[in-house]
Amino acid sequence: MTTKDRIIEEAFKLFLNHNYEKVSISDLEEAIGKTRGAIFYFFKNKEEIFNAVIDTYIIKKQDPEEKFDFSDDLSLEQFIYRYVKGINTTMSRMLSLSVVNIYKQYFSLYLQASRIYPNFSGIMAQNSVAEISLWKKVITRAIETKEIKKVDPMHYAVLFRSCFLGLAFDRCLTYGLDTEELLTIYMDLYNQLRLKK
Amino acid sequence: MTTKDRIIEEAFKLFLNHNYEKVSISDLEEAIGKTRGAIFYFFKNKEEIFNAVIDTYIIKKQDPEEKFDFSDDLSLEQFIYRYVKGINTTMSRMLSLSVVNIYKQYFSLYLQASRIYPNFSGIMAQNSVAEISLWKKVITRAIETKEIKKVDPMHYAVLFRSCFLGLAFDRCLTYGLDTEELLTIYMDLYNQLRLKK
DNA sequence: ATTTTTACGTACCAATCAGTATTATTTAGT
DNA sequence: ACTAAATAATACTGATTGGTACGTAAAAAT
Repeated sequence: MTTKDRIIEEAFKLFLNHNYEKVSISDLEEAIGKTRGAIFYFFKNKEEIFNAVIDTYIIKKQDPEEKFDFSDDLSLEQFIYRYVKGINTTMSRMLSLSVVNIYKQYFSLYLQASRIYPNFSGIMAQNSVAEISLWKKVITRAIETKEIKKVDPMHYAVLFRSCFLGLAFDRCLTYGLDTEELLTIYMDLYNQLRLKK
Repeated sequence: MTTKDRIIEEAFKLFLNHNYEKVSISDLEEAIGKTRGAIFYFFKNKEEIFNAVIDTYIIKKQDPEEKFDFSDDLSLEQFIYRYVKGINTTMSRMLSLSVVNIYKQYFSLYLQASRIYPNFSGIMAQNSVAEISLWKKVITRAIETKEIKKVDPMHYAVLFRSCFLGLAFDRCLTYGLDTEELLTIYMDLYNQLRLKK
């Protein structure tokens, strides 16, 4: 791992745990085990470091496996399981970076980014639309295949996504997200929509 | 309005728009039109100012009208309308303080508080439980009166609340919350649960 | 072998920070 | 009118901030 990558990774951990202003170059020096000479050789200022963190850990981490894992012929039920599983995977990956209470820190980072990273809102809007479209597609198919009742796919797409986001935010301020709870709620909702054969 | 209250109000606006560390005492001096002499006469340090803001604008603003407005004999449908109306009221009240993109700033403030205010998580947990209980109560009653199908009240309570929170968070990073959209989604869900007579 | 580039370390700077000590002014009580 | 308390302004401090200038050692290029 190059020095530049180390800087980004350590800066990421620092920015997850503290506000942008709170993280000092001195903190970062200590974290990477090198001095400012190294830091300002690779980045022209603090803001550039922050933006590199957002690029690496938020912007570029949008589609990869997750959306490719969801093939076209998934039932809504299968999709729900995979979706929750995907959340679990993300959580484990973060835990390996010794990040605790992931969602709280991630929400925090998002809000920091919305103040610093250029056009972050626009990028997040795309991300949001993309994920909702995915849900919509799956729901639409589930209606066509008579897996579930005829409902407004768009509204339920937003509902499914918002439920996850909201629960994550609520729990992040308290005890941390429990994906078992999320799955249970999804299944309750799903059973309500399901067509009995 | 006393000087102390002005300090809290102006600090509130500043903390809504900037991180804790970013807001300097000098900023606050300018905002209230007085000097540090006044500020440190009423508060012993910056942290105490912040905590006073959280006390005033988050902790104490939990039950007041909102929960008293929701009398015991509300149908779920009525409750949903009042709930969304309550959100609108809160939003208007904030707009009068010339606060834009309310939710984004409020979420940000919550996360700041979770790092600074003592036992903020515990207090938020109570808040969360209280609101979910309210939904649960209304849903339970709606089942008893045969307004809606028999579903798990707890799960749907969490669902209704999370949906709002999640939509607010998603939209706050993009274009701001649209309560019309929230209402539409709630109504879609409600109609799915409703018992046809 | 010499030069150039890459990759850092060191020492420093002006600006800004939260907070304090002291003084001045206004208000209230008598 | 006099006093005391409440309220605020002023001037300052030591610590910390992001950033720069410059030096240096190793690696790469010639």
